[in-house]
Parts: sequence; C-alpha cells; structure tokens
Amino acid sequence: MRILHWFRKDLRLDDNTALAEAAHDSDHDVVPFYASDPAWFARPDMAATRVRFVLGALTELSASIAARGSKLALAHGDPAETVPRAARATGADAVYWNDEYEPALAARDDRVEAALRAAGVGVKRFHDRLLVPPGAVTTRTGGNYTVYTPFRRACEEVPIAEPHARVECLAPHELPSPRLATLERLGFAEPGSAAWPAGESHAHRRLQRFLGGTGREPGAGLARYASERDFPSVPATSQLSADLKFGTLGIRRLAHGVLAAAARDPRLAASADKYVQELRWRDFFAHVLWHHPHVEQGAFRPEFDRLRWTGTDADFAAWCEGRTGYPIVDAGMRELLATGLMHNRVRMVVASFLTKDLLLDWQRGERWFMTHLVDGDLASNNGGWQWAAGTGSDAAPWFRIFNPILQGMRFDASGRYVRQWCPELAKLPDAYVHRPWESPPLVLLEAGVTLGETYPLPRVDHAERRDQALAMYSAARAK
DNA sequence: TGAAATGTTGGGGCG
DNA sequence: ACGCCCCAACATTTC
Repeated sequence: MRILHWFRKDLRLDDNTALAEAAHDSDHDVVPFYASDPAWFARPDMAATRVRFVLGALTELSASIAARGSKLALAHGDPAETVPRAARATGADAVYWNDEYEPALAARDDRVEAALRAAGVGVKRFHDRLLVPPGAVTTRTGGNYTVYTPFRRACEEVPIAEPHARVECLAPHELPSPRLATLERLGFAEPGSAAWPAGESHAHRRLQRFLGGTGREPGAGLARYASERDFPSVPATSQLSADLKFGTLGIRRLAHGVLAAAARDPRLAASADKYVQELRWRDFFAHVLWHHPHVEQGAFRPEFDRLRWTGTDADFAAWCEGRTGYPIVDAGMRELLATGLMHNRVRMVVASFLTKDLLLDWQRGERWFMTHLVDGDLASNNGGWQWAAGTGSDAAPWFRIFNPILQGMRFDASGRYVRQWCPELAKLPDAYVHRPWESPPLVLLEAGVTLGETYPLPRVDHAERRDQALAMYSAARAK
C-alpha cells in the first residue's frame, strides 16, 4: 500500500504523527508531498517573514528528503485539486495529514477529504500540533473550557504522548518536484527583519540551546525560565514559537525534552513545569478558537464589540513605528519590526498601551502583529490580544491597565532592553530611561537627548488616558 | 500574568 | 508621661 503524506504546517521528519503512521501503515512506501495553497499566501495579514520562514523550512525539508532517496513533491494550487491529482498520479491508496484547527483550514481540509473520497482515495487525519486536541477535554457538564486554569488542570490528566521516531525511509516516485518559489515570485518584498534560520535542524539546535545541552551557554534558557522569562533583556525564553507554528519542531519532542531535562536536573523542575504551562496557553487559545470561531471576527464577549474607540490613525502609526514616547512600548514595537518577534511581556505592555492608552481597537493591533510576526498564529495572537484588551474568554479584567513606566522599571530595571532598541536613549541614567520626559534638563543634555527631536515626547498622558479607558469600557458594558 | 485609591497601623517627633 | 500629628509601610478595595 502506498500513502501520500501531505505536508502542511508540520515541516519535519521527526516526531511527525501522520508521517510516522504513514510509514508504518505503508511499510515505508510514503510519498512526501507539499501543496502550496495560493489562498494562504494571499491572506491580507500574511507576513513576508513567515513566508520566508516556510520557504526556508521547505528548502531544508526537501534536502533531507532527497538525502533519503526520495524527493519532496510540490504542487501550487487549490489543495482540493492538487492533492487528489497527486494521489492519482502516484497511485496512492490513501492520503495522510496532520489536522489544523483554524476554522478556514479545517473547512478547506474537509473539502480536500471529500474530493479524495469521491476519487476513491482513502484519508486519515491525525492530531499532532497540540498537546491535547480540541474536544479531548470537557467540563463536568460536557462543555468546553473557557477559563484557563481549569482547562490546564483537565489537560494535565491527559498524558503527553511519546515523540514519534524520525521517519528515515521515503519512497522514490515520479511526481514533479519543481524548484521552490521565491519570495518575489510569491509577491512579497524581502522583509526588513533579519531572517530566522528556518528548518528542522535549526529548530533542534534552538531546542538544545534552550535546554542547555551545548553547555556553552551556562544558565541559558530553561534554567532561568521560571525566574527570568518576564525580563525582556534576558535570553530565558525558548525562541521556538515559529518552529511550533510551522512544525519544524514536534510538540511532543519539545515537551518531553523539557521534562527529561528536569528529570536529570531537579533544579529545572519549576522551570519545566512553568514552560509546559505556557505551552498549554497555546493549546487553550487553539481550543477557544475551535469552539468559538466568532472570536476571529470580534470580541469573545459581544458586549465589548460596542467599545467606542477614539484613537486616531496618527496614534496608530506612532505605535506601529515605535515612536509613542514611552520607551518600553517603542522598544517592543521596534523589536517586532527588526526581528519578527517580540518578548511576551512586552507584547502585553504594547497591547495594553494600544487599547487603553491610545484607545485603539485591539483588532488593529492584532492585524499589525500578524503582518509582522514570524510566529504569527491566528489562535494565539487573537487569544493574546483579547486577553490584553479584556474582551476574551479568560481575559485580564478590562480595568487592569498596565502602567508603561512601572512595567519598564519592574521588568527592565537596568534599561538594557530599552537601550538596545531605542539607542537614542542609551546614555540616560536608569532612573529616567523609562520616563525621559521627567528627566532634569541637564541630565537630558548630558545624555544627548532632545525630547521632541531625538526622541518623541510622550504622545499621551497615561493617567488621563487610563481614566478615559475606564470610562470607555464602563460605557460599553452599561449599554 | 495591575495600578491607583483608600484604609489601617504603628513608630517617632514634638508640644 | 501623654496625646496628637505625620507619614511610611502595609493591607484592602476599587477601577
């Protein structure tokens, strides 16, 4: 029996559920196939940095498949046509793939499955990308969880599956394996951010570095995760979000890697526990989107669709470009443009600032993030924004408003992060680096800062906007 | 996975 | 010695 494995956002040979099952069921007669879907590239919020990441991951995948005596078959077009065509051309009895849970992708996959079945080709779909698939945990009354903590507790009762072995044996075949398209051919300009080394080997390298396996970076990553993951200038995070997004790393490989590291060194236990909890937020938001697809269009709680946002386009532009005059906010927004990532603590700060200081619709921020994040994921990004805006299922209370100065002083006390991304403030003393406008004129002079020229004056008064935001939210709830 | 406003307590200065 | 006030430190409530 021959099986076509349809690669999608699982661009790896290791710990790949559908691929491993296909290798098993077919006795290693697996044809590897990637269908590039024009609808995906054409999404209005698609980011060039993500397209580039996918192309990089495909390049490596294609090479490692070639090294195993096969080749990655490629087709460009609607998968409902290209997948059945590829199955027919290669004489496959069945097509296997790992499921996606975004409503549009799930609907597309249903169409592909129907087309395959109509053509007499079998289909098997697998859960792969989450620790716990949607629908696998239910509340006592049979509903789905909308609050994180009970969700997490329920998920903790479900054992994390063992990673699947890397598939080493793939079948030779006659399907076309054209050269990969380039960014330009796909209609994207080279992004301004530096490229993330993409592909399975880079993902594993990042994982090993996070776990401290190289030994070259003492105290790197996991060892500091529990205590320092909230400090944006400290490299205590895994940097694996894009690898999880595009499947260059399997979630079981990651989770078991972290847990095994903690088993070897008990000092890592707290960090490992915390890290898995953060992975469960990713699961949580995927489940919320699956069960409540309306969150893609608006607030989880409909009363918050009535919020009357009063911020201006000029405010939005200042936020996007990192010139609000609040250093921690500007640093984060510039990090996003320069790297395609932003530290999670800072994501919360800039999201609070957009909604509650600039009084701008969280959906504008959501879209901006999607068009610039290399790890941009509908469920996680939407969930994060709804959390910050207070409109979500298990959101921060709407009246929880971050003070960007206090957040800066608490999580970037040394100012290292702000100085990295706002170098024009580098010479300001720690005491003023998060509030340059309160700096004595002489101190500004010595630091070479001219407010309004070398660095913006604060665009809004935080205390004032805080009151306005509270009034805005109260009004929406009262109606 | 806040922050600000408000309330309470207790030590010390001082008449 | 005593009461009063101030205010820092901490706790609680409110947004």
